[in-house]
Amino acid sequence: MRKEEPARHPTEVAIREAAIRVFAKHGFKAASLRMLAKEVGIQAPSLYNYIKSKERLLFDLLRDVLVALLAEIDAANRGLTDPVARLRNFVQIHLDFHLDSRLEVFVGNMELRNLTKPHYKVVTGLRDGYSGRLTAIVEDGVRTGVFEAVDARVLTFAVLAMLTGVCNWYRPDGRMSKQDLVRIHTDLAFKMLGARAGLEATAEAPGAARPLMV
Amino acid sequence: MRKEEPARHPTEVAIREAAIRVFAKHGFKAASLRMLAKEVGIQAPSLYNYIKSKERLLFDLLRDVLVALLAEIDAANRGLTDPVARLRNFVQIHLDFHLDSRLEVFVGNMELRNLTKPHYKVVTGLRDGYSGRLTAIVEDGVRTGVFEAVDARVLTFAVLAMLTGVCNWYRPDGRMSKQDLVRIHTDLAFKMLGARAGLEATAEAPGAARPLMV
Amino acid sequence: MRKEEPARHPTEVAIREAAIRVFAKHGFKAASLRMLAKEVGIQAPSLYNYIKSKERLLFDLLRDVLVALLAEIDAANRGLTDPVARLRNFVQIHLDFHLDSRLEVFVGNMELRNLTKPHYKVVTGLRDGYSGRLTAIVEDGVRTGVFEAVDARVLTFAVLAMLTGVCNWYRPDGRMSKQDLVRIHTDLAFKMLGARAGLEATAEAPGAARPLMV
Amino acid sequence: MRKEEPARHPTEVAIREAAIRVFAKHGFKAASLRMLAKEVGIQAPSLYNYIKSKERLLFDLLRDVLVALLAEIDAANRGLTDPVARLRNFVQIHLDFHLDSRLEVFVGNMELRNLTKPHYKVVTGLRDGYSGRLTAIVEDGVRTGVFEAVDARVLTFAVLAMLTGVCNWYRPDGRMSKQDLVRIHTDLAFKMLGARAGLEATAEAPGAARPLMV
DNA sequence: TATGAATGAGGGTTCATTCAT
DNA sequence: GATGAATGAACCCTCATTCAT
Repeated sequence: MRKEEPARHPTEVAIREAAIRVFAKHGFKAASLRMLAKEVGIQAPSLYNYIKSKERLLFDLLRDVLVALLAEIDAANRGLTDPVARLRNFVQIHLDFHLDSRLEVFVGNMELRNLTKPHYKVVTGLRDGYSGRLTAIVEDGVRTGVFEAVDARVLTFAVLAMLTGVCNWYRPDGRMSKQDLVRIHTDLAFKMLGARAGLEATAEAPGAARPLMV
Repeated sequence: MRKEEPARHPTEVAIREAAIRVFAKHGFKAASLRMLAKEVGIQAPSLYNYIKSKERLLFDLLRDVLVALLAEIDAANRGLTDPVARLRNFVQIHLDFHLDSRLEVFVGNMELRNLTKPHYKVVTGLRDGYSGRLTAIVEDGVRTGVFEAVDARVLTFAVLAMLTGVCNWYRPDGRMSKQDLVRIHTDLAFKMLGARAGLEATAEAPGAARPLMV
Repeated sequence: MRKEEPARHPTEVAIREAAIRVFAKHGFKAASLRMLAKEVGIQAPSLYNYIKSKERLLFDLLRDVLVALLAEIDAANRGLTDPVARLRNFVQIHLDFHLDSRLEVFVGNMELRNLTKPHYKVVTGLRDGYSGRLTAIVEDGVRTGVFEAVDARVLTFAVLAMLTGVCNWYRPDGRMSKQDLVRIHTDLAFKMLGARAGLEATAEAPGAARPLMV
Repeated sequence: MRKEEPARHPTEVAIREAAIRVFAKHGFKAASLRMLAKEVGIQAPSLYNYIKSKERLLFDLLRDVLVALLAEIDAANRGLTDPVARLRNFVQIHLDFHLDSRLEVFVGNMELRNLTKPHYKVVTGLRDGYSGRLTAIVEDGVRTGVFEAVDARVLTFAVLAMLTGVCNWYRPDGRMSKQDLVRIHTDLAFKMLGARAGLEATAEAPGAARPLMV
């Protein structure tokens, strides 16, 4: 849905979607392959025509979601240097992605523990790469003076935690639209960074208006 | 440890402490009572002299940690009306508590899913009560004009997510001391709320200086 | 390979050869059809174009190997009456066959248990027929006085066990050649039977010199 | 029954005895723990109060039987140097042990493949130690001239194969008694080794008459 | 209080086999 | 003839929990 993948068998797609739902609802350990299979409408052993193992399925899901997220961020900020514009894009994409893929993100945050060591390293490597994108934005902004002098790592974590936290309560049919939330949290991020510019233009910045996701 | 409890058998205390460690390390479902018992130095069936069930043990832990946290917040802010002072106390206590009890908080955030429905409601009720304390502070501040006009619920979640996120990376032997983090995040919280006062005095507020936990 | 068979599809031949290897290496129960198919270079369900079932494949292999062995013995001793010459042929053929077809023999000795009752009876019937050939030689030799008076059944088992045991340690690239082993064990067999003649001529008997297998 | 072991729980003894029967009848792979448990009269998971794993159970059985056999051989030949007496003891003990423990020996010969590598090495090490006892006897006999000049390794395998083969057909209620078989096969072994002495006294040698097993 | 023994439920996974394509 | 997909049966094993001692 979000990126061009090696054409997948419909059953595989169904399994992956069901896995996200089932893992999100019960947790990876508590979710049984029998439950997953029933959700898909097949028998449990048939899952093995599409997955190598339960853990490998989790790994594939977590890796793919991070790869897709990184690809979006990098596509949006390719060629950009202005920290303000890049931060605006980051917040927009982070929230859009996280709110559209709330279950995937939830599973990704909860189930890292259940990966094997090598898979764990891959996923945390991607995750660190992602947070590194934000850290670079913050550092550039501090260096060029558009942000206050702050600890870039601490601010990275603070902004990321704030943004990701929205997943925990956002409901698509709720009081706030996604665009409301993007606006509010872009403001908050700039405030946290003591941005000396860009705040006034938050409501509708042309750079953030173009379609960022396919 | 944190509040006056019905005098507990030493083994029960050991079980609860070990449970936090084991649940935090492996997750509630993946942690077996055998592992817990071994951590305590007894056989698994002996646990049942102190706990009613695995799920009930989890509930007790989760409820008690929230009760303790609420008690601290309420004790600190009892009689106070100034939103600025109350927010300062809230940030201080939240961070102190969360960083001192990182494992408890981690388990509390991860394992809600594994509670039975009634227990789940109790714990989320306490949790909502806790976030309600912050919402009230924000609302009071907005009403009295010391904070910008913001959406109190959204800001509550944003501040809480930011503060709680510190647990995910703070290490006691790391670069930043707890007091550093309290100062930084108090600043951030005030900035997020557009506080018109209080920012200058963040470094050392008398009300927040007394020991908050036993 | 060893006898004229109903012209077999090359894939069927490959399956039978692979089955011997796989069954010998892992045992019949532990060897899966997937493994067998991979060894052949096809997918598991394709095996069923050539075999009726896994058990039936085992039966065919076990029966065919015994039929071939019996055919060789009977061809070599057809028309012969002298127990000494017949014993010499028996030892030569038994060892040649067993050492050339070590895997087949190994499987035949190990996997009888995994045959269905009817198939089991067929194979053990052939096996008993084979040992019966040796018993007849011993009995004839005792009757005609060229062998000591011995219990023919016990000696049959003793000689067969000794001969077959060579399979367990013989290696084609080892210290002893097949012909060395034939000579040594022919000697041993004659000694066990208290043969009053024939011992001196063991080294090269014309009757045993012709090629016994195709 | 055969040696002093660390006092075992009756259920453990029952499991080990049943395992020998079930493994002998169906083969290790084909024998399920459910079958074993039913044979013992408990539920399958209860087996794990006494065994660590199915493979470990097999290992324990195979190791213990070899350790017991080695202990008997060494006890009988302790202090003896005469190759003739030692061979007589060896044949006697080997046959007594193998015929009394036919199922254990059968499992031991069939299921080596199903051990893990480390366990496999332990058991084959013990087995090689056992065959080494016979090789030493043969070598000593050849050196002192009481046996013909033979290849000690080949003769070791030949004698062992012959002796062990008796397990395949001996029935306690059959035509031949164990003592008959010991006499016959002692004769055969001496003949195979071209023994220049000792043959006449086979029937009842004092050295072999004393009780060899507990 | 502590535990050895037991168990029903269920875990992930492999298997031989079938069948439509 | 070949195979992708599917499946019922069964595998070994772990689990939380009970209970007599």
